[in-house]
Amino acid sequence: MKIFMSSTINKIDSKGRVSIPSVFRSVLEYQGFPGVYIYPSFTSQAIDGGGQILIDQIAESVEKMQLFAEETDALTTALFSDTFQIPYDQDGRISLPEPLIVHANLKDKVTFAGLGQKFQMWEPEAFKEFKSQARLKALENRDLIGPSLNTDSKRSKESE
Amino acid sequence: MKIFMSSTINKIDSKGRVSIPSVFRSVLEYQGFPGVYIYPSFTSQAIDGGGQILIDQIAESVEKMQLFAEETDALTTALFSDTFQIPYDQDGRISLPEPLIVHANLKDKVTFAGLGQKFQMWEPEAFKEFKSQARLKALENRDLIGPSLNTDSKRSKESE
DNA sequence: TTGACTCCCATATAATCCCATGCTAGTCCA
DNA sequence: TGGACTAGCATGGGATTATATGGGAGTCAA
Repeated sequence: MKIFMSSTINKIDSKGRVSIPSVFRSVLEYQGFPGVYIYPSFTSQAIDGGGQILIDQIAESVEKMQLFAEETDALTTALFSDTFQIPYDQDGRISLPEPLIVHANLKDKVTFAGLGQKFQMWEPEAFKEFKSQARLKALENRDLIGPSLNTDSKRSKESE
Repeated sequence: MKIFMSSTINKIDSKGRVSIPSVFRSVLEYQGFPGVYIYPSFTSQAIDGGGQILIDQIAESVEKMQLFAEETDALTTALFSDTFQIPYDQDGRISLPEPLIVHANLKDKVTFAGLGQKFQMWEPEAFKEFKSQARLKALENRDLIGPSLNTDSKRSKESE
């Protein structure tokens, strides 16, 4: 499965365009739509983004909640009314909607950070801050995560 | 099952390329992707690496979590934003991302050390230091590991 | 007509391709 | 036993391609 990973800092040019990182584009195209779905993060001063799969998952998880019709409407409105579907041009660039620029406090650079099934766009300094916090939290919860965080020894059994 | 073992020192050339050791490549290709997934170790000044299996394990343990939880963003950021998926070229070489070079303090050589399901890349002097520590720890904890070490099996040999 | 957006092309830098070289370990054969 | 041949691997470097970015020109709608 292809997922979003790694992070890069790209420039927002004088026309307000920014390149979607090439490695992200290949994930998005693999999902079937050469563009992004982006919306303001609920919990951070960042932009959440993803491809077709992310949107499908969100829609699906709403359905599973088995709400009354009007509640579902309210929820989906809340989720999707701030969501933009933006195809990128042939050079792989989009121009960011003004409300999202404001929400993430973007200036002339933006960090694209892969989070697996989705990615985020951050003002670069704010992202550095968030990431160092995130690493600390992850270390505290290392036992939930599996082998990746635990560097050495106790599990170095081998099998044939 | 094929795993990463033994260690070698390879050179980082003037273009920043380094050869993935041949024995590691055969493990990686066996896992289905002719390339590596690498990220900064959470606990050492080293680069952790692995193949498809390692990344699948991580992705799987994350998928069980909730979609909009604030904690999930932090966790996936810690796990994926510093992880690079890098296919090697037909000569078996990759070029290392700058952030990882900095994290591991690499100059012009790098030690590849097999750790079973994953491997690490170290600045060679730092690795020597780390290894002597690791030996001590392993001796202290020999009873946790199982019978193989105590019966002095043929496969517990190591080169210096 | 103006402003926002897209299309198209140019360019610098970085990444990758492709081929050559040298080293090492193993093998074969006299 | 020793020497030459061979194959696989790591490495060096020139040539080519990909990527991010800048900017001119065209399109569309208000």
